[in-house]
Amino acid sequence: MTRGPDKQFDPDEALEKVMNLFWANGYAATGMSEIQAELGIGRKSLYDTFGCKRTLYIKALEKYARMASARTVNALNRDGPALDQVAGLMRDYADMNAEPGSCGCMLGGCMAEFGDTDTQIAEIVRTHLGIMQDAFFQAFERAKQRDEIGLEDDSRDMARMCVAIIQGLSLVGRTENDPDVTHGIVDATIRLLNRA
Amino acid sequence: MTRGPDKQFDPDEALEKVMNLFWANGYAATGMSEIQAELGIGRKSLYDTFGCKRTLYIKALEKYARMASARTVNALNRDGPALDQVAGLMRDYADMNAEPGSCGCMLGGCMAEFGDTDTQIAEIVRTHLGIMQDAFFQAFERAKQRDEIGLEDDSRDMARMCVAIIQGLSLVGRTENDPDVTHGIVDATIRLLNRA
DNA sequence: TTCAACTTAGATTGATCAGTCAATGAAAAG
DNA sequence: CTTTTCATTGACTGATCAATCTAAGTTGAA
Repeated sequence: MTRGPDKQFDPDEALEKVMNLFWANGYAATGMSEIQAELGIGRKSLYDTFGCKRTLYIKALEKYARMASARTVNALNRDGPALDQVAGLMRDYADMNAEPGSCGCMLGGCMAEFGDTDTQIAEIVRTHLGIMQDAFFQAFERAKQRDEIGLEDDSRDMARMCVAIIQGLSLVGRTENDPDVTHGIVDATIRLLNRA
Repeated sequence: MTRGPDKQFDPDEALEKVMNLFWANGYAATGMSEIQAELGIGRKSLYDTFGCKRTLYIKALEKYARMASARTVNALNRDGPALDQVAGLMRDYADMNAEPGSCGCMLGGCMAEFGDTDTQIAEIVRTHLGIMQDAFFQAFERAKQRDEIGLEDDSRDMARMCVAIIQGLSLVGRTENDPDVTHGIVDATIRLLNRA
């Protein structure tokens, strides 16, 4: 049914490269020419495939957000000690964001750059932050059932706190490349959670 | 000794307006023309007074950072229950960042936009995050002396955690304008700290 | 072959960017 | 009054921005 030649590049591979550029440099500081050079394709192919800069950013953001929220859900929704899973996930974040050249969380960068000014973008961020928060919430509910923690703390608020801590350490780790900082943040958090 | 007419505008007032623009929109998304329009002065006056865009941003960032770190120090370095001071400061942050139109913490925005790519800017951020962290550290040390908390937790790591939580809630509050979110983050934190 | 559908590369457009350059105006020193 | 010094204005520069347009190439169906 389709006629004409196939694309000479893989749109999904290309989108991943675009994602990495926006992730590292943000929306405003990433130029379409830079993206074009990175992909090594023509200007028109770029626009025909992905639309304007904003829709391209949204596609890249959604790709990142799906990946990030899926990782959180997979790390937290398992059988076994729930609090250990929380600790493990947070230590992974501490490791990742301590590496020099790490560029934090793209959702965090997006919140910093757009806030709630773009309703569509804000909705994507809220959705995926919500998925992460729910994963933490269910982990804490499971921890209560397993008598890992007491019943007196609000699982929802603790989940909100964990999301904030992850965002905070991703942000701070971007400028402070000291592993002691990111791991210190997580160590303190885990110690307190183990006492809940 | 000086000759010629005085400036027709107050540079410090002007710098505060510039700070608010960079705070709200970030570095890349704020144009010199926008700044000029906000200040209502000529182009050359703008450049003669503040230099190029980057040095203007640095001056605005330093102004913000001095204000922010001073507030933290003033809120935490007092006599009386140390943990209550920590709680009070965090609740203030929760209030501020829940308001619609709030634009988070400029230091956070700066970290998100620059990371450690600009050494001078990164150094300013590290310095003032360090001042805040030290204020928390001393508050926790005081809390130990006053038997508000046990001695087994590391004050430095708890201080790092508090800075991360403030940055995280400022960031999340920028997109999620729900007071339940920012206050939930702080409530969970305070509950856990009171059990330390 | 023929042609329609599609992709490609690269020039180009108008807008906007940071930053500069005369030209003028105003106040203080001599 | 004259001169010096500084501040002011607004036009201007070259570069870069996102986005479009033109023209050529490629494939598969008819």
